[in-house]
Amino acid sequence: MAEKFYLTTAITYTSGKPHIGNTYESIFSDAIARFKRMQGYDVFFMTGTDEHGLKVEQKAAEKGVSCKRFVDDVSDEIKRIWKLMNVSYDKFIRTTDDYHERAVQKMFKKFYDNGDIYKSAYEGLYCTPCESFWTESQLVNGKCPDCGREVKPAREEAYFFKMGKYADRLVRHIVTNPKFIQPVSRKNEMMNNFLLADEFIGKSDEEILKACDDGTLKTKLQDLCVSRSTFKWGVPVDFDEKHVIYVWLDALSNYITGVGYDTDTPSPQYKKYWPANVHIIGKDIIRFHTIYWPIFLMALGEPLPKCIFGHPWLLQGGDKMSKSKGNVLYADDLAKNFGVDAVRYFVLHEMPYADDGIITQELMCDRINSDLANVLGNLVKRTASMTNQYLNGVAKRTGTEGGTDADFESVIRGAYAKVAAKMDEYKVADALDALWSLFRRANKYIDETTPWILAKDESKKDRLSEVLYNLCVSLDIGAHLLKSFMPDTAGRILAEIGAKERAFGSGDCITEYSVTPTPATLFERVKYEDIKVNIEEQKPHEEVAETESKPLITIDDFAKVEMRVGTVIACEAVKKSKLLHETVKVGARTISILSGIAKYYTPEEMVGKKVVVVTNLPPREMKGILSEGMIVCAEGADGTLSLVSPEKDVADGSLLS
RNA sequence: CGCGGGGUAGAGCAGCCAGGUAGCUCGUCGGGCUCAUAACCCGGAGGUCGCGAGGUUCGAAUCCCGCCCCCGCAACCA
Repeated sequence: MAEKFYLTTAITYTSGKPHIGNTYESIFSDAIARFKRMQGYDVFFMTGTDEHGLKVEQKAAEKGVSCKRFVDDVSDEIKRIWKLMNVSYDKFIRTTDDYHERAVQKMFKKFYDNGDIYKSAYEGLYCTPCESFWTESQLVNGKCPDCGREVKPAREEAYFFKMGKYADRLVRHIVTNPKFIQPVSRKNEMMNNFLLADEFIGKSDEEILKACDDGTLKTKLQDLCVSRSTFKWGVPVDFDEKHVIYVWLDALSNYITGVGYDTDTPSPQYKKYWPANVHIIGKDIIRFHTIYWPIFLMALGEPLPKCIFGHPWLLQGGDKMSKSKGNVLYADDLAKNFGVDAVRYFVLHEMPYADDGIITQELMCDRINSDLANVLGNLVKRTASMTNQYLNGVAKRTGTEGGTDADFESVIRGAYAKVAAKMDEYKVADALDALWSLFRRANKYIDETTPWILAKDESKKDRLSEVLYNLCVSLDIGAHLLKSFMPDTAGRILAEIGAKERAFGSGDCITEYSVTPTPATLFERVKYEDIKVNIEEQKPHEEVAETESKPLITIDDFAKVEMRVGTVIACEAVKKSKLLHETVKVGARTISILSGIAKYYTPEEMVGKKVVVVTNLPPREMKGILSEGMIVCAEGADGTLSLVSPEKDVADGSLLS
C-alpha cells in the first residue's frame, strides 16, 4: 500500500483578497503535493480559510454585511484564485464549517476537564476611557501611556491554557528532532526568544536535555489566554457562552479537524493521515506552529506533525506589499499579464529557501523570457520543427549513436534523482534549476549534433532520426518532471512531441515520436512596455482606507491643543531606536523633541526644516532623553510619515488655529 | 552588550555546518551557428569572498576572536 503524505498550508485569513505572497504558499505546497503524488505517495493536501476573529467582525461591519456573508465572499474568491492557479488541494476547510466548530468545542471542553485550561482573569491596570489593559512597565509616570489619565487595577474573566506544564516535553522534542522546525535557522529563534529562560540560552543540547531530565529547566513560556469575551465572531465556549475560543486555538485545530479528528472517535481518515508530514506556513507564524500547536496536541494526547516549514516572503521590489503603497500584486492580474504557469514558475523559482525573495514585473519579464521563452519554449519548437522538416514528423530510435550521446543520456537519466533530492528538502527553486539544466543540455546537444547538416546527407538519416529521437526523449522526461511545477505546460510539451503522460517509473519511453505538424510557441517573449498598460489598469484605485472616525469634539477641545510653527536647528539619531532627537526653535523658546521618524528622515535633512509642533504636552522621557513636544506628521496607511509645514513663510512661534 | 538573519563580479544568489582550483542565472563584450521565439552554442572581461598585513592551520569564503554596515523581531515611536 502506498505510503501516505499529508501536507497543509496555513489557512488564509479572510480579511481580504490574498496577494501574490499569500498565493505563493499555495503554489509552493501544490508543487510539493503534485511531486509526491507523482512519486506514488497517497497524498492528502489540505488548505482553507481562517474566518473568525475581531478583524473579520470589523470588516464586515464596515461593509455593512453579516460576518457570515463577508467570509463566504472572501472564501469564494480565495477558492477562485487557487483554482485559477491550479492548486490541486484535496480538501478546503473553513473554520466556520460545522464539524470543525463542534470538534473545537469538544477539544476546549476536554482541555478544561483535564485541567489544562482554567478559568481566571486577565489582570492589569485598566484605563476606562481607552478600554485598554496596561502593565506596570508600560505606564508613564504611573498614568495611562495613551491619554495620561489614571489607571485602575481591573480584571476581565478569561480562560487560560497551562503552557508551562508541557514546556519540558516541547523543548525535548525540538532538541531531539532537528528536522521539526525548518529551515533550521528558525529553531534557535524560537528556542531563544520564546522558550528558554535567559540562563539557558547558549547552552548545549546535552545540557538542555539534562535539565529536562532533572526537572531544572526553566522557560519563558507563560500561560496563554485562550478565550475572548470582547467580540462575538468566533466559536463559542459551549459551557460558558460569554466567551469565544481564541482564534489560534480555533485556527490551528483545522489541521486535525479537517481530516476528521474527534475527541471521542477520530475518523479512519484521521488515523490514516495524522500526523501531518509537513505544515507549510509563512515565517511570521512559526511561533504559533512550533510552540502552541504542539502543546495543544500533547494535551490531546495526539502525535506531533513531523515538520513545520516556515517559508520566507515575496517582497515587491525590496518592500513589503501594502495597499497604500500601491505595490500589491495579485495572482490573477499577474496571470493575465504572463500566464498561469509563468507566474507559478516565477514564484517557485525566485523564492530562495530561507531568505525573502523579490518580485517585480520587470524581473518577471526577464526571467520568463530567458528561462521559459528562450531555453524551454524555443527548445520544444526547434525540436518539433526539425522533426517535421527533415523526418516528416516522426523521430524514431535507430540505434545509430554518436559522440555526445552518452553524456546527454546520462544527464537525462540523472535528472529525476537530482530534482527529487531537492524536493525532499523542499528546495523547490533548486529543483527547478536542476530540471532546467536538462533543458539547457538539450539545447547544447542540438549544437553538438547539428541536425541541419545531417539532413543534407541522405546516408545520415538514421543518425538524424536518433538525434531528434533523443531530444524528444529529453522533452518527454523533462515534461514529466515539469508537471508538478507547471502542469499545463507539461501537457502542452507532451502534445507537441506526440507523447502520452505515463505513470512514474512505468518503463522506457516510446520508440518513436510523431510530433505535431504545427509546432506551437509555448511562451511568447514578453516586453515590459507591452504589459505596462495592464499594470496601470491593475493598480489599486482605492484611496487610503479610511480609518474609523473619531467622535466629535468641540471647538474648545481643539483649542486646548497648542500648536506652533518651529524650525529644527539641530538633530541627531538616537541609537538603537527609531527615534530622532530634534532641537526646535519655537519663537523665543528652544525645546527638545523626540520623534519616531528615523526611518523616514535623516538627521541632516531635518535641520532647517519648518515644522508644526504641539507645545503643550506634558514632557516625557524616552531613552533617557526628555521630549517636550511633538512634531506633527501625516501618516500613510502603511505607516509612512510625512512632515507637515506651513505653506507660506511664517515666523517661528506662530500659533496654529 | 535584547534575539535572530545577512554582507561573495554590474544585479540576484549558491558555496560555509563536514577547510583544499570561487560557482550559478541575468547583464556585458567577442566569436560560432542558421533548425528555432533578435533564438541557440562557445569564449572573454569583471571578485582584496564587509573590515582587522588578527588567531588556528601546510592551506580559510568556510573554523575562532574583535570591529563596521544592512535587514527582520522585540522595545521604543509626545
